[in-house]
Amino acid sequence: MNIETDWVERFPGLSRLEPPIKKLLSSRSVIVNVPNGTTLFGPGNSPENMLFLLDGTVRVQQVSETGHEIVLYRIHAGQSCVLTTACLLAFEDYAADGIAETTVQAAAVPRDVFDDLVAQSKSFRDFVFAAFSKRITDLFRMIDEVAFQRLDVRLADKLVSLADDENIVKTTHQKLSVELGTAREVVSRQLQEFQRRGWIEQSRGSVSLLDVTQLRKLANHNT
Amino acid sequence: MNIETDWVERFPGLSRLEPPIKKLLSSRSVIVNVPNGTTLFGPGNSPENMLFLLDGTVRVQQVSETGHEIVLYRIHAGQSCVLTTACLLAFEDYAADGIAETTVQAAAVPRDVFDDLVAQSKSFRDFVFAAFSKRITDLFRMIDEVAFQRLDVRLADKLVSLADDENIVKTTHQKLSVELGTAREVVSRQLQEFQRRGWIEQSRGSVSLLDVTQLRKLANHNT
DNA sequence: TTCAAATTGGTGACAATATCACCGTCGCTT
DNA sequence: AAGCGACGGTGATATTGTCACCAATTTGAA
Repeated sequence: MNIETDWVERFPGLSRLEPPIKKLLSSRSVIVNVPNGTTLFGPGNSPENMLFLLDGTVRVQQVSETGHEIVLYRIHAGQSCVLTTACLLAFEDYAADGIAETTVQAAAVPRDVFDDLVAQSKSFRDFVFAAFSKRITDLFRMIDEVAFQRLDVRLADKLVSLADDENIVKTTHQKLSVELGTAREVVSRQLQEFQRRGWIEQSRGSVSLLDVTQLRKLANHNT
Repeated sequence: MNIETDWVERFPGLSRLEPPIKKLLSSRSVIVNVPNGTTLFGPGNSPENMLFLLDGTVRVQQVSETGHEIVLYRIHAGQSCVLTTACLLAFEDYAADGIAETTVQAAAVPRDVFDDLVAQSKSFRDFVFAAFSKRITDLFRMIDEVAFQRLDVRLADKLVSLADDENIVKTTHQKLSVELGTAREVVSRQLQEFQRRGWIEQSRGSVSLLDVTQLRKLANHNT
């Protein structure tokens, strides 16, 4: 078996679909591989297909008229671009950019096939609406955090969630500020405070977490 | 003809549906009337039906663990609770409250009927996904505004959009602060500044807009 | 009716965050 | 080796949020 024909089986949420539906999905989809940094969709550039991410992550972010940027969410392996798809089906311009953060492997399903699937399969509808629901709940949480959560809490949370196996976050202050929708200077100062407390150690382009417990404690203070 | 049977014809976006679909909608829906202030759905209280608003408005807002509140969006006559519906279909708890801001008349469609409609009608699918798309685009815009827009700009915008025919906004400082996700004191001080400039006049429980042009100019500064 | 309680709005002090205008260092390219 | 751009640091100031109060008005119950 190769990936072209069996990806549906291995995709969480799709493996329970009716056999003919699975067949339709795998026969009408195309596996694509895109390099790190590719813009998969963006304003004035609505995607032709619905993507099911097989490997890698896609970062979805927004640029406002003021030039400020903010990361909205990420699509990980095993998830699909449902929000993208909604806008795709509604012929609306998508307001956000989707950028491959790694090399990305995905199954691309054309819009008419997506529409057929929604029409024909109750399981597929459930999958689509569940994915919607999850994203929307996340967006609500995000609005709450941006509006009401203190920055130290949000930064601690980001650091923990972006850390790799060795508790190192390979990113710049600038990029962290985009994650949180704030200014670089604010991130720099807050990181200095964390460093003063001995929770982290900084070097150019990376932050290493020395005391994940304390960071997590701050982050979960009101989670 | 009464409202029970012809609401579908008068509902924007639904009147172009295939006749049998319209019939299904009107025969399987129930017209409900709820008084002002009713909570239509909320956390741990997911709605049984999808609502099509025939008259009135529903305010959707969120309460965070910190006790802060923020208004997410409104559903007006001629619109439907699609986001609610997504969560309804996905069996997830809805994270936000929906509160009738006026007496509300709506057509309630049970979830299994909704599912049938999505399966059977391409037009209905287009309607649903278009509504999704619109809401999501609005949520993205909201995140941008909460994160990056100055408060005076946002307040001016809110005042203009909440004003009635006589350019009066009947609300309290407290409620305005919930609209913007900020604190009452901040709204009070900003309103004082607008009053100092002669743009508004305040009285207990209402704000009257004296110079809508100036307010709009401030609000649209970067719209 | 009368009084207590809740709602509404005002204020000052202070903390947190954003903005602006810089600066030096580092790494890369030419 | 020089120059350039990315990265991070800093101080000054503006904006927004928080806290602790206060007085005036309205509501509602005894």
